[in-house]
Amino acid sequence: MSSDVVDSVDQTPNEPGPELSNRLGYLLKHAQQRLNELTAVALEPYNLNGRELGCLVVLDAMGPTSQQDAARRLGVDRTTMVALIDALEAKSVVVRRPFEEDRRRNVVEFTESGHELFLRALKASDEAERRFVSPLEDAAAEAFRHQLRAVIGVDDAR
Amino acid sequence: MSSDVVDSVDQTPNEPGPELSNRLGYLLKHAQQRLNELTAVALEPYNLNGRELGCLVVLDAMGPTSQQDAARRLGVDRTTMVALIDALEAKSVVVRRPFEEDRRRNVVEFTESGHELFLRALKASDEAERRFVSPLEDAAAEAFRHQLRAVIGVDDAR
DNA sequence: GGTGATTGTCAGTAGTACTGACGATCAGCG
DNA sequence: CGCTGATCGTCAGTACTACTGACAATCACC
Repeated sequence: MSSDVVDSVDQTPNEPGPELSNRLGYLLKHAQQRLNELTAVALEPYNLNGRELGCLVVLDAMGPTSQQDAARRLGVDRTTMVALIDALEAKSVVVRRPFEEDRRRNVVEFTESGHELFLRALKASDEAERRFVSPLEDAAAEAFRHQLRAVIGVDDAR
Repeated sequence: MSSDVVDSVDQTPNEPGPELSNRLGYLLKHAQQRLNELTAVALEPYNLNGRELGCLVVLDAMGPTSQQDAARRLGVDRTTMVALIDALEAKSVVVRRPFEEDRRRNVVEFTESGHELFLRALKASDEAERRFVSPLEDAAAEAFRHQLRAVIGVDDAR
């Protein structure tokens, strides 16, 4: 049968279509993609990426920590953490220090300039997040965070 | 009592910590990860993955289409679409048909059994999505979708 | 002192998605 | 008609991420 092919000359580069914009997989993927782009732009002056900043956030919250503890907290594999710390150490943001009380471990801690860089990058990243949720009202943005926490099973202060 | 060590054989005390559970990058990444897991389990009997199902959703909504049109609609690169269609064709879910009116193009369309498989897999995927948002009230789940559409710049239009 | 577990590391692998190039094809213009 | 530029599908190469499995070093326990 002759095909009713839509040879639409539409030049719209990215038109999701109504059926896709209801699929959570599509929505989540593209939301993350968009946030990643915004974050990458914001962090570019600091020579960091989003994953590295997340790692730094954990290190900052925990204080000097073993790689494994930080990895668990971040929710990544310990082998993934190795390369992450490698990169951060190469940029002189953190240092590995031998841990005398348990010599299997490294203690990972900020350098002085590294922590300063972290604080500035964090501010830029927060600004990117704000831009990301800017289409939402403040209450909706807060609800959005709350719902994300709920679906990944993080106990919220409720 | 939540901070104490779980004394079972549990090996993954995935404790995000308050500093991380406020970062959208972390939340989005793990939300997507969790949905992917649920979807993968749901689609496993159908020998499909989430990306392939998304592609099929587009094909179903557009009817027989060129690869490039479908790729645009899906929001992926046209080179990415090649491998996607390759896999789906290898599973006899879709077929490439030469398009006489423009011989540069392929027309991609469902096989008979492929469309039937798609409908069943879609149902399973929807069930996985429902499980994903099950921690939310119905109204919150709907709001969640709306907010996702808003932040990726898709007009809700209803 | 010996056994089993933990830590950091590395190699290998898999999935995803991009760029750049290529042939084939189409459309427009002289 | 032939030439030129653009488009489509394809492929090779690359990059990034994150995993498994193995390893040496170290610790904890008995």
